[in-house]
Amino acid sequence: MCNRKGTLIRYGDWLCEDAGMMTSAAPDGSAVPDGTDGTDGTDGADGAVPRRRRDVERNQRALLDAAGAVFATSGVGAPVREVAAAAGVGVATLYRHFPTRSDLVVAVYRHQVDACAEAGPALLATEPTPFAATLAWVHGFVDFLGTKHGLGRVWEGDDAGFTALHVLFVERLVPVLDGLLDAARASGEVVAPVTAYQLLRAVGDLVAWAPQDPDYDVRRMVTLLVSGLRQEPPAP
Amino acid sequence: MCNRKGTLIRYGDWLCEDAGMMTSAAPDGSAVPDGTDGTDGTDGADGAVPRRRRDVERNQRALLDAAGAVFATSGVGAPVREVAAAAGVGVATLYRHFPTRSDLVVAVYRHQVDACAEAGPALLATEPTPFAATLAWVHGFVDFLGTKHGLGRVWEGDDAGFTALHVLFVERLVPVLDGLLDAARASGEVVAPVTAYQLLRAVGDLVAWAPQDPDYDVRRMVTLLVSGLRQEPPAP
DNA sequence: CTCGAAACGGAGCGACGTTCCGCACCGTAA
DNA sequence: TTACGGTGCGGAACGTCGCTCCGTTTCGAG
Repeated sequence: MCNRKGTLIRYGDWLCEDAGMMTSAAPDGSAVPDGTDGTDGTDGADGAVPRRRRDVERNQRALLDAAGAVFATSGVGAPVREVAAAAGVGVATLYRHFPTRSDLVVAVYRHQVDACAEAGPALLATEPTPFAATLAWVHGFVDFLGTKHGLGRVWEGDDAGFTALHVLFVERLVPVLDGLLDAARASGEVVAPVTAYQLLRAVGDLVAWAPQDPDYDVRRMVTLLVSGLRQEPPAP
Repeated sequence: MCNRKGTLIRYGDWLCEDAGMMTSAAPDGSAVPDGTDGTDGTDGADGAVPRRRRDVERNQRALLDAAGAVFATSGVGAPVREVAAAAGVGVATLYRHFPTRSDLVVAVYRHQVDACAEAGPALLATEPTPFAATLAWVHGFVDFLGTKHGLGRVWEGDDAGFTALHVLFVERLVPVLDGLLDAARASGEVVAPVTAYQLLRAVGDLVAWAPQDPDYDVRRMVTLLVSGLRQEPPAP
């Protein structure tokens, strides 16, 4: 928000609990592979790369755990200092692992986003119609976002929406929703000319800023939006 | 955003170009009438109140003009210092007239909101159907919000959505939209069980955070949302 | 054990919204 | 016209934010 460089930082798989190979973001924007341990099948051209330091891994894990806990209690908008303190490290360490606040959020929620993405094809198989599958998937997305109050600030980001969270959603979820929409369009249920990106963005805006007001039911508004897909848009 | 007291500040008619009577916000939340000139019909119990100082009025006007210009060029998220500098006054003067950033925004756009509100009944008379009137009115609202990029931060506010802008919208626009929706429901066009507040809030969220991305058309998404009003919501 | 590179911690930077306080100005009364 | 009292003013200052700089520590290979 302050004086960051304008480069689009590629987010990588910071947490390697599910994949050994990692890529870390260099400040100039080029993604370089981390020299992980030699157990995995990396091309051993230069096997002399030093082993990953143990404190690095420990701190990374501590940061992710702490961030998860802090975000769960204080909301996603919690200050980075708070996360760093909870992890028992300095802020510089946090920023060395996660170049941006948004990157930290992405790392914390990445596997949840993955689960959300993987639910798409499954729903297409189990739900009675493609439109029902689409609606169910969007509701799952809403439920996912709804538990993270204050996500809006991260979702919106600073300048043009080039947050890491935004990139993650576009890369991971837009294709899934696109498949659902295509199927629903093929079945004739969906007729409105709307792209998956537009719909996802709209749902995100709707949910990310929803108040915890009992008079306001986000799910209902999202349902309203998705229902609109079944109609030709009005004339103008 | 920083260390404001949690009191809900009542916004008053800061700019008296259309109404002489003014109320200013006291820090404890109680609205007290400003001692304006005795020309208007105030209860003259204490007519000895000193006349309003001329510099006060001049600065207020300068601030509003400057804020309008700055918001138009730098966006609504422009720093208060910038507005104060453009008006040629100190920040303290700005804060004396507008207790919060959000209050300044409200004061700048108040008459536009009024115009938006007044367009409601008119559209009901000119548009072919109440639903068409509703859609047209919502589109007008979108156009109004769309010109103010960066409004999201103000729209969202800090804690629970108790921004002055929020209060203004709820007090001024919700009744108007309610009338439109009632008419559209009476005509049978709108069947979805949605309140005016819910719809306005959803449209606001949709628009306030819309990117200037050419791939994303807010108007289309809002139309989608309003179109959903014509259908019974899907089962759950 | 030595040593150099990599990682660390926390002070520091710039920007933000908002408040404090000594001084200047305005309007009234003599 | 001048003196005066209080209201309004300006800008430095405060607390917080995301993020960076740099002297110091620590890891692990030789």
